[in-house]
Amino acid sequence: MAVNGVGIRDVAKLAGVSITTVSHVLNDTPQTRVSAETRARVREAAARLGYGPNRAARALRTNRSGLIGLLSEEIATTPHAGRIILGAQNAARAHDFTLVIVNADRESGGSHGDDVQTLIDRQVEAVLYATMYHRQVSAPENLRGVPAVLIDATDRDGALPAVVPDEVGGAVAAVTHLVEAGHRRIGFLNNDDDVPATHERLIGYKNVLHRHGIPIDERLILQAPSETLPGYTLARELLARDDRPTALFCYNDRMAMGAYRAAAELGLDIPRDLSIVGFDNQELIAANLFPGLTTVALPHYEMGEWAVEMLVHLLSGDAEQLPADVPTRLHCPLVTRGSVAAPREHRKA
Amino acid sequence: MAVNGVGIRDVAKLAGVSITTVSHVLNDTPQTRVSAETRARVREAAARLGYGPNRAARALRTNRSGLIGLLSEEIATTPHAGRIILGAQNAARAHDFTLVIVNADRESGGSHGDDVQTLIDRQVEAVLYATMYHRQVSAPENLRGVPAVLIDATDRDGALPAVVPDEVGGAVAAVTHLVEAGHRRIGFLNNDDDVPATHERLIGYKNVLHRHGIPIDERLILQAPSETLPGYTLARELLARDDRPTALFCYNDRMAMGAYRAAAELGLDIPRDLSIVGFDNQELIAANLFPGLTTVALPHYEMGEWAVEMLVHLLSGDAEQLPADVPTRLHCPLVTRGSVAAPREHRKA
DNA sequence: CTGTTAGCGCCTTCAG
DNA sequence: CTGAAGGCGCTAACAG
Repeated sequence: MAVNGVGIRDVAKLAGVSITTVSHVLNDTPQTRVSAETRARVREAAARLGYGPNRAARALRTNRSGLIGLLSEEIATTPHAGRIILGAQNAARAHDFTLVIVNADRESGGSHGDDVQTLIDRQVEAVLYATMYHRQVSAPENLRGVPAVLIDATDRDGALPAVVPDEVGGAVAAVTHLVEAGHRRIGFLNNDDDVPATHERLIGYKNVLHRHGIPIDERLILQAPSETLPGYTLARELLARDDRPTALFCYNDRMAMGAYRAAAELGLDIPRDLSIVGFDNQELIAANLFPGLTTVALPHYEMGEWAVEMLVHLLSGDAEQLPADVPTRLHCPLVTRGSVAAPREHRKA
Repeated sequence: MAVNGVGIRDVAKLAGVSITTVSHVLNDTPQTRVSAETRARVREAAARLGYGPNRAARALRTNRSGLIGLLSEEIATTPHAGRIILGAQNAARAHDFTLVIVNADRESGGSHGDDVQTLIDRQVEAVLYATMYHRQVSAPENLRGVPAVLIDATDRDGALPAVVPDEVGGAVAAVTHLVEAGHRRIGFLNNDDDVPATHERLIGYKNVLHRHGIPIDERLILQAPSETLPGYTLARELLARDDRPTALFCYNDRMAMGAYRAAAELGLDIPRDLSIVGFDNQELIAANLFPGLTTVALPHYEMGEWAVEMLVHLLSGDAEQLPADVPTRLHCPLVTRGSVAAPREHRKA
């Protein structure tokens, strides 16, 4: 019997039909026309008894566990992983799948074959593989064996479907916002890691300037590790110049936080004397700075959601094997707070 | 057959024994002494074939799904939920349980009976119910039906086992740290919500002063919503006084962040002119402030871990029904960064 | 010490 | 349009 002690035969008995019929109506098996009246009786009986199918029995019979595994690196570091889980879980629930979570083991040296195996041993029907930040990975061998999609990562061999943030688009949104506010000298505090975001945000930045006929001044583009302190150092340097920029686009919110400090030390008021836009929308930082930081949000929720939608699509078979070699890019929306204003004419050199 | 096509009978055949024997050795059933030699043969055969049992079949037979459900409020807001998941998942994996996650539905008006039901429908053996911050809840009715433990929450009716942070102990650690650094005038920027943390951290604060023979000055204890801005306002007020405190204990890291700003505006150097200790250890804030914020960490990982340990204990039956009415309190360790130093003698009124 | 046997609850051909 | 029967892979009595 099922979870609460009521089995399919109880429903059958109460409805006065056979087990088969109950199964048919409850799964609305196609090609089986049960009289509308019987249908209703069965449904009602099931509801009255609080019947739910025994998932184990069903899984055994159909060979489908109803489980989707999510392998996530470093769930605990930022709220980002949480938003992926949230999106994935909601989508899974909508399709009557259950999400099981496994933390990617830090020890296992990069490729998480063992963790994938754990999931496979648990008989998940498909797996989601989420990284902590947007990058390229070599997916473990055994991932090829199950339907899988990468979240916030692309496969080095291009063999797996993937969903990533539209970094270029996000940067375009940020810088366009600044340009439309009237800024023409816009500094860019970029990351110095060789990751997709570094390159693509730079492309977005340049695109916008280009499009608006603003010459690109390489001296306004600085790079450093994407932390608060380097952000501070870079901002100090840039803002100390006579022809300092009137606005700063920062690689992420942490660097922006450093820029806030630099501005404060230099007696520059944000946004009156200096506008700043960040990236990542880390609530804890962005919402708690003075003034609130206007920034670009990463679509973690949406990526999680998209990924399981894709997976159930694949599992239901009604999707042709989609082209895995081109990752899906999801929009990064601008989140407006209080750190952007029109530039003031300030002292020229 | 199991996941990869190999079933127990394949193992039996390869090892030259019956499936019963295989089952016995693989589950090392007590009271069944199989010759050490046969044992080895079976193990080796299983390993060679990469055999793993079909969980669905096992679940059906044993009526145990091997699933533990985690119902978590607002997974996405802070990294805190992530750490609970991390702890819970690791413990679950260690006991060969699988963790399934469900987001507590915001809509369902407080009591998450529907979400619990979702988990029950999924046939979890037990459920973890985690709240977003330490508080008292009325657990949904249907939680009584399964083994369950509360994380970061206590049951209003005291009917469920619970694990929460040792708020008093955390506050004691924080304030003791300050006292030992030489401070005697220590302000407390407290929350003004009626939640356990508010009251218990205050108790800890007073305990320490008491123990060290420092008179309690109620004018040094201020309350406001536990956000950055109120923290700033309160700190401004307190620090503007002639007999201002030499140290501040803040209800949380967000309030501490506000205090940093106040100190900066007043030209007070941290930690030279003012020491600050926070609470929560929100990495994003604490590690990115200048100087790094010394704060108290909440034991989220440990609570998640403790909770599933408790659950598997309960499930294995070898635990007497533990006293549910006294929540387990886990230690909140101090995390030292750079915001505390010995007080300087400053101008007296 | 090891093998035989009987289901767990459900879905699914196949008959009626 | 509805019912009867078989079996998914595994475990747990019970024999031998």
